[in-house]
Amino acid sequence: MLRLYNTQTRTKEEFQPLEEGKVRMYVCGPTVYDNAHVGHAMSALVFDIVRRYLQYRGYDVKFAMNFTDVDDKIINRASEKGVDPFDLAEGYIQAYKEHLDDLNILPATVNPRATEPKTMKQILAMIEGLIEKGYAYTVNGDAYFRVHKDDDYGKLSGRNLDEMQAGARIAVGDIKENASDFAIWKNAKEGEPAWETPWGSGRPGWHIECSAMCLHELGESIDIHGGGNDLIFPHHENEIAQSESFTGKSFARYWMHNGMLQLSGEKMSKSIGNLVTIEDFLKDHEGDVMRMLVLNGNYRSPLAFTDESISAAENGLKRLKSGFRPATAKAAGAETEALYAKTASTRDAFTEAMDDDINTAGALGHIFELVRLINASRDTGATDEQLRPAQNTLRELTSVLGLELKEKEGSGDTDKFINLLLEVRSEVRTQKLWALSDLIRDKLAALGVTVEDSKDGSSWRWE
RNA sequence: GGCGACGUAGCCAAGUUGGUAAGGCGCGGGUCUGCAAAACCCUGAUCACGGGUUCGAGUCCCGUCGUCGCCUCCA
Repeated sequence: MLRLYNTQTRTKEEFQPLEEGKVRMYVCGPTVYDNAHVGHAMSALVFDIVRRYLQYRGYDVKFAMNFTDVDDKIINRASEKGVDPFDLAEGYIQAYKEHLDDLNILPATVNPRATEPKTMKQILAMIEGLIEKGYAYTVNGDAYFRVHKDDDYGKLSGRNLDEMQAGARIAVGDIKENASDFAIWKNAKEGEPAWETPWGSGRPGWHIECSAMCLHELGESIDIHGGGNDLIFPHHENEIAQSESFTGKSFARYWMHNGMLQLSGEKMSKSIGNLVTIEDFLKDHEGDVMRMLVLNGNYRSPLAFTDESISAAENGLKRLKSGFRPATAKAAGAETEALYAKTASTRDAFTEAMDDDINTAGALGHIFELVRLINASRDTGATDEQLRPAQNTLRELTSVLGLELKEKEGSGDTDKFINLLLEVRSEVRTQKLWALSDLIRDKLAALGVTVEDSKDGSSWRWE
């Protein structure tokens, strides 16, 4: 039985989709005005893992992740750079998609964008509907959501309007009826991207587009709505307010939020400036490293992003990969009862951990135990045939987590020459010419080839 | 100031309905080896602090201290 932590109730709840066997999930994607950083990667990875696990559990998952491709920041950035805002957004969208692919994140079922005609049509329909019902009003070409009209406003973030009023910085001379009201449509200035409406030309507010895309792609009520926990308020609160006021139905059943990535003890963010872009990270590390970092923690908790945690993730990956190595040269067979028992119990333990609100750290712990037993079995002489069932399970479970665990490969014919060199080297070794033997090993290491010697012969692999 | 989350070995961390603490990284020792590496084995915490409930609490309650997030754009 899968249980998920629901931000709205602050408890783990049994997962029960609206429609048997099907899951509709929506995750808030980035506003594309700059390079994405590893904090974005964390969020994308978390929900990729959730999605993969749901699929592993047999659900047919429809997964929507949007791109916010029109907003103030995009417009400002484009004007700074002297480029067209649509071109700017398009460039970052393509880069983001490539990053997701490099991180082995499954493509979303659909990637709606705010500026698409179908989205814009939905947005306008929503705003008009909200105005009709008295939940929204227009002023000077803007449209605002009337927060006080929504009785249960604040139910997700656990705030109430009175408390917020007390500490709120109320802008002087604001044209809004109330400081808490938020824009669902913004009047466009000269030269800004704009769409025509009965109350003037302009662009959608940030919150309304997500509501509209979610409604259009997945329907009035969805199963899971996700995003970073920095979106809980006001973004998701406002999404709920608009959507439920418009449809009169419950918007999302389960709200899932990932914790923030921490760099030097603080949330990684553009405004603080303490960020590492996904592009930079992937220059030095394979995608699995970032995923490993995420898997080793709890998705709801802050994640430490440090040199030490990164290298721990890298070494942990090596360890997982070690489980896939073939039997030793003179494997003669070994006792496998314990290994097979462990293989079966690992799958159960994995599922149990993941069922408990996607406890990846716990699941990973069980996988590591299986790896150790596989390696121990190999050391005592298990053959490839004997190792295979356990290795297959290892592959299956790590795949559910989205880990690729690829061995590096040489290019073209290099392997042939390396084998030749190692043949010569083994001849050198029988003559006990250790200095020459070690020289070859060192030089190969410098080229990325790790040579390991044992009494049964030498083996090598790309590192 | 308000709301929320968290505080487990050097680091990252797991811990079902309370019954004497997974796993990974690192450190140290060992087996193997000409050496190295890999793999395997051994080695470490009474769970921020102070109270309380209980036969028994990391696991429930209260308080204190600390860290982080949100309250403005933000994955």
